[in-house]
Amino acid sequence: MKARPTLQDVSRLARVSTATVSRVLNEPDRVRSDTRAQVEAAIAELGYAPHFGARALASNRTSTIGAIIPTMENAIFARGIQALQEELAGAAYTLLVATSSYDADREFQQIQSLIGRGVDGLVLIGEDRDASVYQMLQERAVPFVLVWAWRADAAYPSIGFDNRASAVEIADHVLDLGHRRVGMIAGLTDGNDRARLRVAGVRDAMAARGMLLRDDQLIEAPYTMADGAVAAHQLLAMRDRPTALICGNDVLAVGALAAARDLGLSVPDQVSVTGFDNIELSGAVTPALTTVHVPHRRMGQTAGARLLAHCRAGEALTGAAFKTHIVERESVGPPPR
Amino acid sequence: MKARPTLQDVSRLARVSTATVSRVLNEPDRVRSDTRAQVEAAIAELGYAPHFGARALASNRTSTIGAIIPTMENAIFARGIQALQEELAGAAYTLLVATSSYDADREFQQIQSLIGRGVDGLVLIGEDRDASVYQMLQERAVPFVLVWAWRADAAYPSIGFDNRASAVEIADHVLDLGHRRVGMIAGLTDGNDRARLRVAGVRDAMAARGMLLRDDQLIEAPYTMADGAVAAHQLLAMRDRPTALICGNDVLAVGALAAARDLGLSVPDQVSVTGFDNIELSGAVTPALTTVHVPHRRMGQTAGARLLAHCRAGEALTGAAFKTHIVERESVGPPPR
DNA sequence: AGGGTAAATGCAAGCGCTTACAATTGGCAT
DNA sequence: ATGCCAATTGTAAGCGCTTGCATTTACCCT
Repeated sequence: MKARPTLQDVSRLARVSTATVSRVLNEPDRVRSDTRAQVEAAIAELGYAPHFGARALASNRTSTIGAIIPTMENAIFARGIQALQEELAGAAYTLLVATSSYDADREFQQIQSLIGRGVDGLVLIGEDRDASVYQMLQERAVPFVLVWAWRADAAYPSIGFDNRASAVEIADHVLDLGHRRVGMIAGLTDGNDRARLRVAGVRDAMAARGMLLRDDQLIEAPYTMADGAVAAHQLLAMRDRPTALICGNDVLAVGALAAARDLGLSVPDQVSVTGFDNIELSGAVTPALTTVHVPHRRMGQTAGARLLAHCRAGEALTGAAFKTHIVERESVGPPPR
Repeated sequence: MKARPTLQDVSRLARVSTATVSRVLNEPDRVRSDTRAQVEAAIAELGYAPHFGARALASNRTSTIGAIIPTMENAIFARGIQALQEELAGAAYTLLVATSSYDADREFQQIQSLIGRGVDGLVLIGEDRDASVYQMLQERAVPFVLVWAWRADAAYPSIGFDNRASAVEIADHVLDLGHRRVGMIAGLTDGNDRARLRVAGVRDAMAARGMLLRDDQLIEAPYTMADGAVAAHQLLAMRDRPTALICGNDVLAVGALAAARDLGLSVPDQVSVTGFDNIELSGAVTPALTTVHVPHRRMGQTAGARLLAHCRAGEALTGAAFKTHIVERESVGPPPR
């Protein structure tokens, strides 16, 4: 077990000062090419790799961006994270991904942990979080952007789309077809603005037609197919069975599809089902899911680009609004009869 | 912009030495409870969080385990990673996840980067990698385990299952039903032992029956549904059309399902399709996929447990073999006629 | 050759934390 | 009270790297 070589070992081998070695690593053109070659040879011979912690400590920067997503269990955030990572990699920045399991406390811990790790910036999902969190972020002067959220009057740089407006759109789509009895399976809205605003959007669309989403027509469910199926069962067992199920996300919608199949109900003939997010899964199920496409990759990429511009060029962090659009597939049709 | 509070700030506020603060953070019972309370109050008041790099530098450990997976784009590794993370969290260890995009060089970079970050251990997927990588790992004395792989004569601690044997099993399942014309859609086998061994297993099963997998009956495809669909189209267009498509993983299998639907072929009546991995998706598609269930969570959990035992108790790293089993769903039936 | 300037390199002071070791304190038996 | 031991707490030396400043070197002009 050889000890890990240090900058000093390298400097000794190359017969230069540690400062020079450090320069070779960080600003190569500030050292003469023959010294540089010498140093590089020593580095190679020793298999030297800088100690990240020491560097972070000394320089107070890490070339690292942190992102905290609710979960990795399903593909919701995967594409966006991938795009973010690609964007950062292009600038030799590293992405640290942590998960909160949709838990506010856990998210806070992870934020702390990432700050402790010295991230130069943070990407957070959505905007619902305790004011104290934002306060801490600002006191610590940690640059951050919010993704998957956007409002005209957002208090923080948000890169995303208008969840509420998009929900109105998909609800309109359903309502325009003539559906009058609808049920909604929403994600857990507590501390989750995406879920909350999507419900609000559906309510808006219904209200615009003088309709109302009754309490028993709305079920909140955790983020799994099984929970979506349970909720759908419950909704579809009602005396005035809904002719359309509007789901807060694709995973729940796929669960709803399964429930309909269990009950022998044909989709979309007897009941229509809509999703939200357009994850890969949605196109693979039968019937393929009509859903709202959200700009996964563009959000990730833009978040990365903005953060980089801020960290390297000092540009102010600003938000960005993207559009969503409905992807019409096979799970929606006019109401029966 | 307040500067980040340091241990010293806390010690000052609490009127104790920095050593004491450090102790309440690391070995709470070594400090008297009233001093501890005092320090904790100061920590809370300042919103202090330790500087990770400084700690790593001073203590030479990070309580961090790194994992490098090929991709986050699909759910293949998600469950295992989640389980790993949970296991580690229980011991106050942090998981750093990096992705290699199925690229050996990129994986090597990521290993370097994680080592530079001072991870106490590493979790790697599969065993196919350059000897120099293993050599480096050993020179640096970085503890690591391999998951998703297992062989009786494995050179390194492997926690997984026998891909080849499992492939034999699923192939037998298909062959036992009477299929004689089979096609295989494999993942890219280059540098990917899982994909390679699964092909080998299918060949074994066929050989045991005096059959042979012809070159034109085997197509390798990248890890996407679309690629699976393309490959399936090609296979199903052959004059002696296969009656069964054995796929190297579920994503490809779902693509194959879509291709069959495109071609108006009923699954499993006209063509059977099998998957491998049993990701959540497999149960949601229609027809539901018959596939090989692999112990995602147990692998992740065990990998974490072994690494922890090694880091904390010095236990030697050993491998573990798990069993897979076939999940019979709806995509496999006897050959037509 | 001498002088001046810019480029290249070295010096050394930390960055925030852990930890061996030293100093102090408290409790208890004598 | 006195003495002793164990429990607490403090002191201070780094951990490996970056970086402002000082020093040396190289090069060009006169």
